[in-house]
Amino acid sequence: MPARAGKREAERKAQVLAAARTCIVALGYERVTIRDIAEAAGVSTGTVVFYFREKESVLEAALLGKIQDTGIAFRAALEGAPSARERLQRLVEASLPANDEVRDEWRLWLTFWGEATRNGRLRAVSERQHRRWTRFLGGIVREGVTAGEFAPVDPEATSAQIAALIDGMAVQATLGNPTLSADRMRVLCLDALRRLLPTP
Amino acid sequence: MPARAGKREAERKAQVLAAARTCIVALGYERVTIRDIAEAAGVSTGTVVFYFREKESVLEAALLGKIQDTGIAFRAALEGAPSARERLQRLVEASLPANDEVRDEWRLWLTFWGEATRNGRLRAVSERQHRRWTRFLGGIVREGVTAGEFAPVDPEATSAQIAALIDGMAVQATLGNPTLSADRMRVLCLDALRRLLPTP
DNA sequence: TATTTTATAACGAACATTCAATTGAAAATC
DNA sequence: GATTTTCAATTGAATGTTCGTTATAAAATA
Repeated sequence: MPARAGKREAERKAQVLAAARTCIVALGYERVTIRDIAEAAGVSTGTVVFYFREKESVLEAALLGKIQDTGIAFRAALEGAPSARERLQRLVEASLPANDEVRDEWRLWLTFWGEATRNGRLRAVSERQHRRWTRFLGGIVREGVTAGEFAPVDPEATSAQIAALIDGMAVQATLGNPTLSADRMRVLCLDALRRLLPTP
Repeated sequence: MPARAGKREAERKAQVLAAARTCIVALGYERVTIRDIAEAAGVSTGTVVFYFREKESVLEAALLGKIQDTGIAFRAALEGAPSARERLQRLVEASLPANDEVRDEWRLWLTFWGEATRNGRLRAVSERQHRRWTRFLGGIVREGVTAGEFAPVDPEATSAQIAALIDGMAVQATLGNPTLSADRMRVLCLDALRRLLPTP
C-alpha cells in the first residue's frame, strides 16, 4: 500500500466541492461546467477530473455533502434552550432565509428537490434526511408533551406537519415573495406552533 | 402587421409546449434539447424553431403555461361543496400526488422552483401565482369564519399556513418518501386543517 | 402562383473527457 | 546528508460529440 497516497486528497476535494456548490447556486445544477468549477476553485479542469472521475460525481457529491450536514447548525442553535417550546422556536428562527448563508442553503435545497425528482441517489438521501429531521422534531415535541408543556398530541404527526410548514414557507421566502418575507415567515410559523401545540 | 396569422399556429404551439413539458419533467429544464422536444411532439426541429424563435422561449412558455393554469382543476373540484370545510378538504384531496397527472404537476413545480431561484421572470410568476392561491384559500377561510363554521382566525395568516403545509408535504410525497405517501399526506393535512380551523 | 408551414443540412461554439507531459515532494539508496 | 528514484498531483491541449442556430429547400395550403 502506498503510504503517501492521497495526502492532499481530502483538502483538494473539499476545495473543489465548495466551488461546485457556489457554481450550482449561481448557475443551476445542469448548467455548471467543469471549467466553471475549476475556475472557481482556482485549479485546472484536469485536477477536477483527477479527483472526481466525471462531472456528475462532482455535482452529486457537492449537493450531498451540504444536504447531509444540514442540521448541524440546528443542533448548535439549541444550546441552553430551557424548554421544548423554546427549542422549536429557535429551530424556526434558524430556518428563516433572513441572511445570505441560510438563503443560499435553501436555494441549494430547491435545486436539490428539483434534481431529485429525476435522480434516485439524490432521492434516497432526501428521504433519509427528512426522516432524520422529523425524528429530531418529533423528539422535541414528545419531550414537551411528557413535560406537560404541550397538550397531548401525536408527536409523529405534529413533527411532520411542522417540517412541511417550514419547508413550504421557506420556498416562498427564498424566492423573495414580498408577501412572505423572512419576518412574516417567523410570525406565521410561531403562530402555527402555538396553534398546533397548545398549552394543556 | 401580418393580417392573417397562421391557422395551425395555436394548435402547433400547444402541441410543442405539451411535448416540452414532458421533456422537462423527464430530463430537467436545462437538459432538454430542441431535438428532444421536436421528437416528442412528432415534428421537426424546424417547426419548433418556426413557432418559438429560440429554445429558451419554448422552455419558459412551457413552464409558465402549466404553472399559470394551476388552479383551474381546483375550482372544478369545488363544484357543489356544501361548506367551507368541505371545500378545503377537497382542495387537499386534489393536491395529493396520488396519480401520475398530479405527480407530474408537482414535479414540474419542483423544477420550476429550482429554476426560479435564478430566473427573475419565473420568480415573478411564482409570486403572482402564490398570491392568487392564498387569496383563494383566504376567501374560503373567511367564508367559513363568517358562517360560523370555524372559530374566528386571521384568514390571511391561516391561508398562508395551509398553503405552506400543502407545498411542504407535496415535496416529500412527490419525491416518493415512503414515510409520507399520498395517503399519509391526506391524513396529516386534514388533521392540520382541524387543528388550525377548529369549530367555534 | 404566392404564402405559410415543415423538413433537412450545415455551421460554429461549447462541452466532457482523454492523455501525454511536467512538477514536486517523499522515499530509497548510497 | 547528499543523490537518485518514484509516483501522486497537476496541467493544458487534443478529441469527438452534441448543441442552438441559421440557411435553405421542399411541401402544403389558399
